[in-house]
Amino acid sequence: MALSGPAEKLALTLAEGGLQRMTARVLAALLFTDQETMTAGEIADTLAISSGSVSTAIKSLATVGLIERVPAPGSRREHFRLREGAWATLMSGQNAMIGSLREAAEEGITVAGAGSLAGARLAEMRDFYDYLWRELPALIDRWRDDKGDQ
Amino acid sequence: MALSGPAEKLALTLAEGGLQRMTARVLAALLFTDQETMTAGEIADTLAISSGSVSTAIKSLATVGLIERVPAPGSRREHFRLREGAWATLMSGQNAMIGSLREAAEEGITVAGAGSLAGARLAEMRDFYDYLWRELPALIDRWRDDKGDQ
DNA sequence: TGCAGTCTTCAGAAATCTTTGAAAGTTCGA
DNA sequence: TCGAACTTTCAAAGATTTCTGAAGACTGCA
Repeated sequence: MALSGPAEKLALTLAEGGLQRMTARVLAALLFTDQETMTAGEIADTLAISSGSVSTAIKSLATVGLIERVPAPGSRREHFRLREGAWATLMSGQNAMIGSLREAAEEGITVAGAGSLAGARLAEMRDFYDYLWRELPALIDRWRDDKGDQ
Repeated sequence: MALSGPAEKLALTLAEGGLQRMTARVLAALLFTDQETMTAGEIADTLAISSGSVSTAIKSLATVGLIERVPAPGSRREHFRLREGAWATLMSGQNAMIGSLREAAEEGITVAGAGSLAGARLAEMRDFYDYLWRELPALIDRWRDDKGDQ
């Protein structure tokens, strides 16, 4: 009932990537289960963590669109599953940070002056993140399209 | 002598992106200075942090290739500066994580079995990160090339 | 309306991560 | 080889983050 070694390892890697540890473990549980969906109680049992932690993790995963609640007729408990396209969603979240860095560089140029040494460094930074900001979403869209073609 | 508001803000954003806080501040100091290079002592003064913290931050920034030591004739102190292409380097670091996730998914498929529900989910994950693993470096190379053309 | 089952919230405990400061180490010039 | 000027290391203090557990809220049913 506990998570397998590879599942825990995957959770750890996701945690390095920025997710909270318990959030990452909940995601791993939903990824590795052989059921269609899991209830909060099942997740808590599998991971041996408190229901409070599960609740918090589910809330944050649902907010960013990685998992979804599944209507469960005949049960009062809520069922959850990994969402279609979750990984692309996770990557899009990274894109927000790229936008922040681009903006931070832009503000820096204003303060430092475009002609200064600092301004030149910041301009290089801004240009790079500007490029990613434009190209990364396009890259992800292309994956979605290719997948649709199959 | 302290960092400007935008500089601290940029440091904070970098910290969210995974850098330690002091490491991010050191990077911001080197980005915003109007000198060609800074010494460890200057960085410590600017940020009002201990020399130990500066040493640790410099070590980690140099290890991942974001900054470089600059030979300083006539001085025993070491000088540092942001490296050319630092931002592309930082992004390439992210790529390592994509590789880890791809590999974690692959291992998961082996354990769960390719035909299982879990195996199908893991295959979707693996395919996505495999795609990024191939395309992201190409995207970054394209930026390097375009920049060279100017 | 009352109840049983489930979920959420949140204060405090526990664990983890950061930073410091001082001692030890290194390097260069004489 | 010695000493001065820096740099690095690392144990411990301090700060921050994370998790739990229990109280309270919600939901659907009778």
